[in-house]
Amino acid sequence: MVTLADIARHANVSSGTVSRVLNNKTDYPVSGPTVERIRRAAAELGYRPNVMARALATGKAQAIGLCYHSITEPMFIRILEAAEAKARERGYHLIVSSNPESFFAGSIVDGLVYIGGLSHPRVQEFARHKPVVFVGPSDFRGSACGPNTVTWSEYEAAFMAVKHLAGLGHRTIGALWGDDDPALLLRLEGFRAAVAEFGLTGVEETGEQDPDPTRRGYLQMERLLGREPRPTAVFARNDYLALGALKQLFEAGVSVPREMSVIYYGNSVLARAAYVELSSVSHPNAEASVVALEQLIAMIDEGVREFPNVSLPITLCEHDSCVSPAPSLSTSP
Amino acid sequence: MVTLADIARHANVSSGTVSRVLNNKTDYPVSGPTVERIRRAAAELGYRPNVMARALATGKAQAIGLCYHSITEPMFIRILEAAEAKARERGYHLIVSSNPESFFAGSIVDGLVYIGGLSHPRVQEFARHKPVVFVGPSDFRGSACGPNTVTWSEYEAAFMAVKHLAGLGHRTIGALWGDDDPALLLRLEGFRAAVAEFGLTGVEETGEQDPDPTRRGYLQMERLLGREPRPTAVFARNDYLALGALKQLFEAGVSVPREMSVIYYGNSVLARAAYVELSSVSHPNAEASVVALEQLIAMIDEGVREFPNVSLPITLCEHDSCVSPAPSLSTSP
DNA sequence: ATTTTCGGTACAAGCGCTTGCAGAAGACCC
DNA sequence: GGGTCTTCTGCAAGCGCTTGTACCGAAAAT
Repeated sequence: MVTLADIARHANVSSGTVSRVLNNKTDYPVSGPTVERIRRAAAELGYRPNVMARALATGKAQAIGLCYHSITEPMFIRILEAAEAKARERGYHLIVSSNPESFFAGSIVDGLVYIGGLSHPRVQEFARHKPVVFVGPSDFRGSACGPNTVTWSEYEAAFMAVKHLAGLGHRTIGALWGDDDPALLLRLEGFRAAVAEFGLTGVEETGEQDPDPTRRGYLQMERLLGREPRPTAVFARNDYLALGALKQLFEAGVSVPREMSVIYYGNSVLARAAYVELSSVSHPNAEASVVALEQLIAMIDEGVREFPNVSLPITLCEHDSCVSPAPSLSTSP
Repeated sequence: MVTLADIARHANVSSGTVSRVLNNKTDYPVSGPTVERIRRAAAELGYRPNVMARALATGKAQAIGLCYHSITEPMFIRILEAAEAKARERGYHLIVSSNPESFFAGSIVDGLVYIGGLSHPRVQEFARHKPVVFVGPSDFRGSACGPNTVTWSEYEAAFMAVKHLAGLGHRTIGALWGDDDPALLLRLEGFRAAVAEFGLTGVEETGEQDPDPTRRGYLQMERLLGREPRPTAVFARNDYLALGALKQLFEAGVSVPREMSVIYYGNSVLARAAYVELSSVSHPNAEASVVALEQLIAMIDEGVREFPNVSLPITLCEHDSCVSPAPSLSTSP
C-alpha cells in the first residue's frame, strides 16, 4: 500500500504538501515544479488514497446509504440503477440495505435515501443526525408532503388513468386494488374523484387475500367479469395485478382491448412484455431517485438543512390495451 | 458523537479496556463489575462505534463490493437481495457499483463479488490485492471453471430443457437465441448435444439484431413458425425472448401448449406472469450469491487464498406450457 | 517469607489522512 | 539595509479505534 508519506519521500516534500496538491487545495500555493514532482511520484507509485483514513480525518465517508423496504418491488431496480450512476458521478459510494440499522453504525454514510415510504421510525431517528431524503409515492393530490421528500402522486396516477378511459368513452370502469391495506385504499381516492368528476360508474375490487399478487389480479378480474353492469375498462393498481387480470381475460376469452380496455399504474418492463402491450400511467421512479440524490448531496456538501417536497409528474404511456368501447358494450345491456 | 474515551471516563477505566470489553476480547481478562460498568456506560451514552476509525485501525472495512455488468438483467435483483441479507447477517456492508473502478480506492472494501461474468480485466487486477469471487453462468458442461467462481451450467440448462421436451415426445424443437454474440452462441452447445443425443431435429434462430429483447423473441418466433418441418416445441434463451415468442404465438393464433410447447431458461417473476405460466429451466442465482458471499467471507476472515469452482444445479420448473405434441403434429405433415 | 504466577488495568504507538499554524526564503518598498 | 509582504513548504496535532506491552497487586507456589 502506497501512502502519502511514500510519495512525500519520493518527491522530497512533506506529506502535508502532497495531500494538498493531490486534493487541489487552491488556497495553498505550491510551485509548479513541486506539483509536477508530486503528481509524477503519485502516478509512478500507483497511489490510491485510503478512503478510511480520509473519512476519519474529515468526518465524511463519501458514501450514501440506500434503504428500501422491499427490494423485489419492480420499481426498485430502476431506482437503484439511476441512484448508483448519480452517486458515482458525484464521487459517492452507494451502500444498500433493507435494514436501517445498518446505517446507524457511526459515520458509515453521510446521508440516506429511503425508498418506498415517506416515513420510518428508525430512519426518522437517523434523520436527527444526518440528512435523509424520502422517495416514494404519495397518497395526496399535488405536493402535500413534508420536507425532504421526492414524490409522485398516486392520486393523480389513478385520476389520470380514469380520465384517459373516460375520454375514450368508457362509462363503467373497474379498479383492481389487490389487498385492503388501508394505506393502499387511500389511493383509491384518485380513482373515486375521477369517477365522480366524469360521471362514471366505478366498480372496485379490493380485499383479496391471496399472497401471490398475480393471482390476486386473476381472481379479482374473474369477479369483475361477473358484475352488472360489466365494466368495459379496468385500472390495475400495479404490474402484477394487471398481468393476473390479463391472464384471466385470456382464459375467459375476453378480447383485450376490444372487449376490455386495461390500464395499470407502474413502471417496469413487466407489463410491457405481455401479449398485449399494456397502456399505463407510469411513475417517475428513476428520475425521482436522481433528484433525491442531488438534493441529498446538496444537503451533505452545502449544509442545506431542508428542502420542500418535490413532486414529479405521472406520465400516461399509451400502448395497445385501451380503445373506445364497442357500441354494443358501451350501452348497458 | 460518543467515543470510547467518553465511556472510559464514565466508567473510570482506560479506553483500551473499553475497546476490549465491547469487542468481547476473551484473551483479555476483565473483572465482572468493570465489564458491567463499561456496558452500562456504553448503553447510557448511546455509543455507536465509528466504523471508519475501526477500519483504519484494523485495516478491514467490514464491507463487500458487489459489482455487476448489467443491473437490468432480471436475475440481478434476486442476487442482490440474497447477497445483502447474507452480508448483513455476517456483519458486512454491501457496496454496489457497476463500475469496478469504484472499488479501487484504497481499502473501501475487503473483497468483491463480481456478477455476470467469469472474468473482467480490471477485476482481475483487483483480485491481485483482495479476494474476489466471480458469479455467473458457465458455458461448459460440469464445473470446468477456474478457481474462486460460483457458477451454473447453461450447457446443462439447455440440455435439460431439450431432454424434457424430448421426453414428452417432441421430435422437432426450436431454439430462440436472440442475437449472435459469440459468447452466447457457445451456449447453444447444450442444445445441440441434446438434439443429437435424442435424435431430434433442431431449428436454431439466431442473429436477430433488434435492440428490444422481447421484440427479438417475437420476430424469431415468427420466422420459426414458417419453418418446415414446423417445431412443436421451443426453447428460449431468456425471459424476454420467451415473452416475445408468446406474444407472437398469441397473435398467430397458435395455442400454447396444445400446438406449441414453450420452455425457457431464466429465473425471475417475468415469465411466470404470462398468460400461460411458462415452464423453465431455472438457474440458482440467489443460492449462488449466498454461496459466493460465504466463500468470500471465508477468504477474508480466514485468509483462504483460493477455492475450487462451485457449480450449482439447474432446476426444471414444470408449469403449464409444455405438453406432449398432438398426434397430427408430431408426425411430419 | 520470598518468588512465581496471573488476574486486572493503563499506557501509548500507531492506522493514513487533513489542516492550522509556524517558518523560511525571496521580492519589494521606503 | 531593515522591515513588511508574498510565496512556498514543513511540522505536528489530531480523527476514533485497536493492540502490544508494561505495570501493579494479590493469590499461589516454593
